[in-house]
This record gives sequence, structure tokens and C-alpha cells, in this order.
Amino acid sequence: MSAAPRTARGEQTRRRILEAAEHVFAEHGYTESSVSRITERAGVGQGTFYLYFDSKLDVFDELVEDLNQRVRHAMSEGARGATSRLEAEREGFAAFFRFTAEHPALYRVVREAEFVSPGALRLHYTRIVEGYIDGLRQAQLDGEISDIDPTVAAWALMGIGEMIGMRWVLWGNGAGGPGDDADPTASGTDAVPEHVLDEMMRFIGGALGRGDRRSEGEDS
Amino acid sequence: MSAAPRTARGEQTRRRILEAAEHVFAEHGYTESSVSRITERAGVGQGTFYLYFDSKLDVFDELVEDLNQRVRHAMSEGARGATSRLEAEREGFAAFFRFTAEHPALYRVVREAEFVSPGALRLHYTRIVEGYIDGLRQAQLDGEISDIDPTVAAWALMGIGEMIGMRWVLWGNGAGGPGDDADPTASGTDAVPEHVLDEMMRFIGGALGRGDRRSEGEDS
Amino acid sequence: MSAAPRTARGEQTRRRILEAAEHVFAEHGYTESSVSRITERAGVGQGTFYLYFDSKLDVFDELVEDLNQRVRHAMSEGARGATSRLEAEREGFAAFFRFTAEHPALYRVVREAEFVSPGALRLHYTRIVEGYIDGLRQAQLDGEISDIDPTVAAWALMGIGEMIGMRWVLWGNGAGGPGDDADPTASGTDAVPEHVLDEMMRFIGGALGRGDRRSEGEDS
Amino acid sequence: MSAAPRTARGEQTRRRILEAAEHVFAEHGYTESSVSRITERAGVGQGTFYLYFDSKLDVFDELVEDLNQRVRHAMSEGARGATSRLEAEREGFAAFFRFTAEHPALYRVVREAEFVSPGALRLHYTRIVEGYIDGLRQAQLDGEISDIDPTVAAWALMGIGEMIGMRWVLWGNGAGGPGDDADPTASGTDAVPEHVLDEMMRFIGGALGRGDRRSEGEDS
DNA sequence: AATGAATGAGAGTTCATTCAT
DNA sequence: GATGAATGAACTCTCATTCAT
Repeated sequence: MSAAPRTARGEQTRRRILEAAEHVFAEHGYTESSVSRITERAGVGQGTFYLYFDSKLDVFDELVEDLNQRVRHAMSEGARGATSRLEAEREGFAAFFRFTAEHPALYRVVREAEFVSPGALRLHYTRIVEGYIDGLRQAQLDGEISDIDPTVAAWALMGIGEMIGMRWVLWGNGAGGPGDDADPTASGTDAVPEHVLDEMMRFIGGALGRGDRRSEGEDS
Repeated sequence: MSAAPRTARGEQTRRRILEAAEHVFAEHGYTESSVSRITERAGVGQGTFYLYFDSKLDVFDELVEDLNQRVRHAMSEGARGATSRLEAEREGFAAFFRFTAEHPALYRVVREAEFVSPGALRLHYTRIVEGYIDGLRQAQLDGEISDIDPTVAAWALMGIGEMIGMRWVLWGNGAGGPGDDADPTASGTDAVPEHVLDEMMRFIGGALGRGDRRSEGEDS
Repeated sequence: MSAAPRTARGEQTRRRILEAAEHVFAEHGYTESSVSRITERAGVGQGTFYLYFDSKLDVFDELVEDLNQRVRHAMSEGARGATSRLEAEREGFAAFFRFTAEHPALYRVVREAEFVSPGALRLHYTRIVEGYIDGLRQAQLDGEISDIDPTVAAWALMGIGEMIGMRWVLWGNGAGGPGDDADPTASGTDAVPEHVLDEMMRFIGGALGRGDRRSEGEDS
Repeated sequence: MSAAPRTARGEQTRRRILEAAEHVFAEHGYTESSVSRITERAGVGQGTFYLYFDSKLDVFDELVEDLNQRVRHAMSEGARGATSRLEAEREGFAAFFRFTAEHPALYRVVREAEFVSPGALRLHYTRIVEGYIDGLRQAQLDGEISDIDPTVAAWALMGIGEMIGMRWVLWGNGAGGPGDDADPTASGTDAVPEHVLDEMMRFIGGALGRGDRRSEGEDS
């Protein structure tokens, strides 16, 4: 049974293992990552791992949890200070893409979670979506956007961010075509090009509409 | 080295292995699926597997390829006969969700492909997206939709379909909450509820807009 | 149970398998050679193999037997017409080296026989040695060489031929140093350089001495 | 990846595996020796093997290397104190035969190396031959032997030792005839009979000649 | 707190051989 | 006579995890 570290030294060791795990998982995926590779990278003995984690799956879950908190924090930080829902959306996405570019682990690790730890995956998506829903509902109250079902819209937004992020961040801005069989680790980590972000926001802007549009439309 | 079957009997055996692989992969994911589980399910000896496939990865790739063709066929069949781009979109998505509900393997297998066979994953998404792009371009020529960048819009549509499909088809219509840690296999395979499809299409309809809207708006 | 071919067609098939086996064994050694590789090279079905041979070991033995006959034939052909024991020796060795260069299988296959089929190995060496012994004994009767124990001398000659052949024929005339880790198949198949053959014969000439030397030497 | 043992316990385990490997390889040859047989004999778990060796081939190479050092040491120890080149040769061969009798692995393992690890094989022979060459050259400077090409002579000596060793040590002093199909392991491990050694040395003595013979002999 | 040694179950894969056609 | 389908035992190697120090 693992235990919480009792000393500052222990705390540090634990953190080093977690960081090593993030890198290793990001590079090789869950199944191809071995505990020994993690401990090696962390510079600790193999046995030490089990002082702080119950199992390989245990670190994985903790990692997903950790990444989820960090990405949500990054997104809300990015959106802070926006003066409209759409601006908030844009800044939130931009922050998300930046975070993804800096932590490719997020994508890779999370996607693999479907098989490894389905609960963690659902929790991850659901939490982000809940943030969207809150924002959308508020915007609807403010008459800023249409009265679309906020849950459906939120999952749609989630999907857009995921796919655009995969296509332009993870695969790199260049080709990204199927021929590009290369090591996924190697692919670009640039942010999404400005043009793509613009068009994506135009797409979303139209999707969410204006609060008054429907009445207008229905009036005519 | 594997070889193509040279007799009807061999052809049948190969097909049985492929079918077994689809089920096993869908249930357990790539890494948790062993060749022996596949051959056991197919009712053949372990060695027989290697008569027709070079490796475990080989079947996987073939399976992704196969599923890709089938889902695209299902989507274009679904959309055939639609009288507008939006109707085509709706019917295409509906067909996609139906297919997903009937073949949960698609989702699971494809998502895992990111680590297992990145080339296969990209090819899969890219092909579907190319179909979208063609449709969007035509609709733009017909003045049916706005002049949004079709590539960006297509990837956004792909993401929407993916995420909505995951949320409502794969996780089931019910809870789907994070607490639902259970065996993903067990989750519902119903289609997406009518209401969700409606709202999703409202979202997409707004996103793609009308071809004349921008000019009109800009004119005024 | 295999059987002797009953038709001309069968005879031909059998021979094709045997030839294919020689090449495959020579290139990959016994254990790395699979029956399927042999049948593939022979252009026949896998089952056909067992029509003419009881087992993989069976072809191997037959091959060793066959090579043994051919190399002894080549050696005696080479030595035919020699006017002295030493000349006969030289021509015999030269023929041996030529044969080895043309059929590297001999060396490789025979050497591996030690583990695969020890009986075959012993038989191979013993037969060649017996030829030497006969020749040496005759030469002694003719007073051409010293009265050294012909059995010991014969095995010594066998060893010299083996080692020189390995060093200069199998490893190639060039470097042959230990650094040369390359594929043994690729190594040169040139014959032994003239100079080496000369020196080797000087060595052997001294070793066998002249029949009159001992008496002479002892007399003095 | 294997690693060097870091504790005394690990060191001991590694040595036990190496010793077990020597016996198992000597008895069954490389291909018929399985890692599990080795670990079983060493009394350790299968996985333990890979703690200290990268692969089956890895132990094999190390074993060849080890045997090579030991046999060369035995030979130079044996020859130490000899007062003539010929005496040194005789004692060196005697030591070689004794070593072979005590470590039949040498022969079997080395001979199989041709296919398993050609580089190791060449290195083994080349190193021994180099020792011969040095000795021969020195003896030539001292006028003790003829001016024969030392490289050719050295390889010839190597071959003689190999073959005589195989015939009388490995096959046993008795029959050795081809009929003796039995398990090669069972064959005798006695040293070479005195008579054989005598005759072999007479052969070699004549071959190397005396430094003054050629000029003197040819002059007279 | 920390570690390296040890393990055994299980993975993917190969192959000599048999057999129905 | 000839064949390709089929098999299952055996192989090498990996790895999460436990434990004595």
C-alpha cells in the first residue's frame, strides 16, 4: 500500500516520479510505458515507485486528474477579462491550444484513457463541458446567444476544440496528411494558425447565434 | 509471412478471424486483446492466425481500413436523396450515429489507433473530412452556405460528430456521468436522442449560415 | 512415411527440393532454415516435401552425404595424374578449395552437423581421412614419405585443409579479421591465393618428409 | 536492457547463470538450449536471466569470449618454461587438449558460433592464431625454424590442433568411427594418447623445419 | 526513505508436421 | 503426385509487482 509522503524529501521524490510519468506516458502511451522507464527517468529505484503509488494505473489516474485541473485553470485564466461570450470562447480555446502544444501529454494520455481508465476519461470531459455549460447559460440569460440547448452545444464545442487541436496542434500545422506516418511524438507543437482560429470562431459564432436572432427570424 | 488465402476454405477462415478480431478489439481495446483471444473466439488454432495476418498490428490496420470504408459508405447512403446541404448533413450524422451504435468497435478501435498505428488514424479522419469538404464546397457554389473555410469547418464537423457520438452513443443516453465507471462495453448502444440531434443541427445550421447572409449583412 | 519417387516427374521434384535445401541451408544454417523456405524456393507445396523426405533432419543428412561424395570425387579428380604424393596432395587440396568456394554449403552445413547429426559429421570426416590414409600408406611403401603414423598425419592434413579453407575461402582473401562481423554468406568465395597454397605445401612437404630422410638422418 | 549487478548478491546470481549456460550450451548446442533450461539449471526464475543479459545471444558471446581467454591462458601456462619452440608447441598443444577434455563446451560452443555469431568465431580463432604467429616469428629470428610464412603456418597449426582435438578428445580415444552415432556428450573426455601427440609433433617438427636446413640442405 | 534483486505469468510469434482434397 | 490449410507446442522476451536489506 502506498502512503502519502511524510517528509519534504518524500514529497519531492513523489513529485519527480509524477513528472517523469507525464513525460513517459506522453511519449509512449500508457501500455508502452513501463514502470521501470518512469523510475529510470525520475532517477529513483524501482521499488520507490510503490512507496507513493499503488500501481501503474494509479499514477495514470492522478496524472489525468492533474492535467484536467491544469487545463481548466489555463482556460479560465485565458478567458478572464473577456468582454463578450464569444471573446471568452476564443480566448479559452486559444489557451487550450497553447496548453496542448506545451503538454502534448494531455491529448495522448487522455485519449488512451478510454480503455485504461474509462472513469477518468469521462470525468475529464464532463468537467470541462460543465464549465462550458455554465458559461453558455449565463450568456443566454444575458441575451448574448441563442436559446440552444446548452448541454448539446457544450459537447459540440468540446468536440470542435478536440478535433481542431488534434489536427493543427498535434499533427503539426504542415501536411498532417495520412502519409505522415512518422513518430507522433515528433509532430509539431506549434499553436493553431491565426486563420484557423478565426474561421473556427466564425463557425462557433454562427452556431451560437445572437439572442435576438430567433425572435427576429420568427417575427419575419 | 502471411499470404492471401488460395481456397474458399481459407477465405472463410480469414474472414472468421477478422470478425473475431473486430469483436475482441471492440471489447478490450488493442493492448488488452491477445491473439490467442482472437483465435479462440474465431475457433481456430493460434498458428492459423499467422497464415493470414503478419502480426497483431496487421489485423488492426486492416480492421480500421475496413471500418472506415463501411462508415463512409453508411454515411453517404444515409445522405443520399437529401434536398439540401443541411438535410444531407443531418442524415449523414444520423447514419454515422447508427453505425456507431451498431459497431462500437469503430470508436474504440479508432481512438486507440493514435498510439498503435498513427498513420491509420490520420488516414481514417482525413478521408471522412475530405468527404465533408467536397460537400461544403459544392454547397458554397450553390450559395447554400456561407463562405467559411471548408477545411476548418469540416474538421469542426468531424469533432462535433465524434464528441456527440461518444457522449450519447457510446456512454449511453442515460447518466453518462463520471460516476459511471463501469465496463464501457456495457454502455448503451442506442442512437442519439431526437432532441439532441435537433439541437446539434441547429448548432450546425447556424455555424454554416446562409450563403447570402454575409453579403446582406455587410451591405446593410 | 516418405517414399522413393515412382515416376520421372517425382524424381525431378525430389531433386528440386534437394537443391533448394542445399542453398537454403548454406545461407541460413540448419536451424534458421525452415521447411517452408525450402519448399518455397523449390517452387512446390509444403506438403510435397514430406512425400520424399521423412523430416527436416532427413534432407540434411542426405545433403551431407551428397556433398561428401561430391567433394571426394572432386578431390580425386583433381589429384588424378599427379606424379608424386606431394603433387597429388597439392592438387587434391586445390580441388577441395575450389569446391568449397563453389559450394560454401559444404563448410557451413558440415560444421553445423556436429550438433544436428553427429553421426553424419563423423562419417563425413572419416571418409575423407580414409582416402588420405590410403594415399599416405601407398606413398610410404613407395618410399616417398616418412614412416609417420598415417592416421595421425591424415587427421592433421584434414585439419589443415579445413582451417586454411575457412580462413581464405570462407572468410575471403581480404581482411578476414575479427572485426569483419558481416554476414558470413557474403564473404568471398575466391580460391586460396597461390602464395598461401605454396606455403601450405611447403609446410606439408616438410611434415611428411622423404622416405629416406629418417634412415639417412639416423645413420649420420 | 540488462545491467551490471550492483550488489554482491547480484554478482553471484550472474555468475551462476553464466556457469549454467556453459553446461547447457555444451550439452545441447546453442539452438537446442533454451533460456528456461539455463535458468532452471541455475536455480533462478526466467526473468532473472534478463536482468543480467540482453539476450540468449549475449550470454553466448560472453561465454565464447570467456572460454577464449581461458584456453589461451592455459596454453601459455602450459608452454611456459619450454626450452625450444618445438617443446613450447608440444606443451601448448598438450595444454589445449587437456583444456578441451575438461571443457568440451569450448569445441561445441565455438564451432556453432559460425552461424550464431560469426564475429565471435573469427575473433576466437584469430586471437589464438596471433599467439602462434608471434611465437613462430621469434623462433625464426632465433634461427630455430624455417622461414615459412608464419601466418600460413599458424593457421595450419590451428587446424591440426582443432582436428586432432576433435578426433581424439571429443570423440574419445576409442572407436570414433562413423558408426558411433551416440550422444556426443557421452563421448570420452580423455586427453590425446601419448603416441598420437608424439606423431603429431613429428609432423609439426618436420613442417617447421630447422632454420638452417634450407640453406644448408640446398647448398650441399 | 530508498533500493535493486527477483519472479512468473503471459505476450507475440515460428515451425515441423499432418491431413483432407 | 501434389497441395495448402491447419495446428499446438515451444520459443524468446517483457513487466508489474513484492520483498529483504
